[in-house]
Amino acid sequence: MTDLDDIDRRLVAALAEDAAQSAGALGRRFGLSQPAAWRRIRRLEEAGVLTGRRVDLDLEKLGFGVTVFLGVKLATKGRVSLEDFERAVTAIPEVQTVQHVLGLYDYRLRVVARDLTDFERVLRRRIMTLPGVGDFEANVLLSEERRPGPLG
Amino acid sequence: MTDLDDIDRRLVAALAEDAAQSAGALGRRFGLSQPAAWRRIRRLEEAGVLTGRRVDLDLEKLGFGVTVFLGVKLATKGRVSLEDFERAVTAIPEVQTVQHVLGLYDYRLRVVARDLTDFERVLRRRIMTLPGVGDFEANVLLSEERRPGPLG
DNA sequence: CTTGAAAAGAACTGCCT
DNA sequence: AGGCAGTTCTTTTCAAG
Repeated sequence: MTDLDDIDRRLVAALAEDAAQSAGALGRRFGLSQPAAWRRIRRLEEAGVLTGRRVDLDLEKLGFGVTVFLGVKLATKGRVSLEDFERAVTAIPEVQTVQHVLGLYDYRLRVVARDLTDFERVLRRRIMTLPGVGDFEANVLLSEERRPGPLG
Repeated sequence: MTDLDDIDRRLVAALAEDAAQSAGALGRRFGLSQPAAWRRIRRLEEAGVLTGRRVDLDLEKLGFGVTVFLGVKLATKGRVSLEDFERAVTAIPEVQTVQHVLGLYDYRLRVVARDLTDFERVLRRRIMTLPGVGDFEANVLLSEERRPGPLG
């Protein structure tokens, strides 16, 4: 864990909420000049605390109306199985996120599709043919709310 | 779904990868002038396709070494139960994401904690005391990989 | 749609406390 | 570490084709 003071934490929380804020505006909010705020943000990037900037998308407006979470249990475990599975699953374009987890399932996948018909195609032709897949379980996303988290 | 051409889709994909790219640089990549690329990005924001800009954080470097996914099944369902649960769960600072889903569970939560001891505290004092919680299931995150998705 | 220009603002640098 | 002043770059708006 990196050594951060209170202002650093507040900068991180503010940028996690909205990364379009300028260093000058953030500086005014937290009692810093524009270069001081900018240098702190730069240090946070160099320290690897801030790892990149992304845009949030409305997937429905892009034609992807269905998001499904899949819990996947591998039939055969072991180093080779994990690597084979990960290599194959990351090649599926509809898979947005691959999470290696501990618990009832071995992997959690976030899968997007145009509609349920399209999702069935992905499931049958892509997911179920993955190497080493045993049991799996699906949850269809109805709505999602992101919260500031324990920083803000 | 909004009406987007091929260049719009490529701009969205590029910004989803790295939102720190300037309109001029994106324009050069896709054969547009700087103002043309800038206007397209602005239209995508106004159309609600791009909904905001966020920074990616290294939660470990911020002192949150544990991420757990919780599948929660409600004991009593109905409009009031859902609203009560959602109101209570969004008040827990450690809960980063609340997903209402269809399937074996009713909700999926992304929870962050400093360590497993801290997670146990959140689980026992915050999650298990939520109104209407029935069964639940936990997956501890080991590693996570995000992919460009079906746009890129 | 494009180019070119101009103004505003944000990012970045060097120097000083 | 912070602030000030100045420079460079991007963003933003405009005129015109």
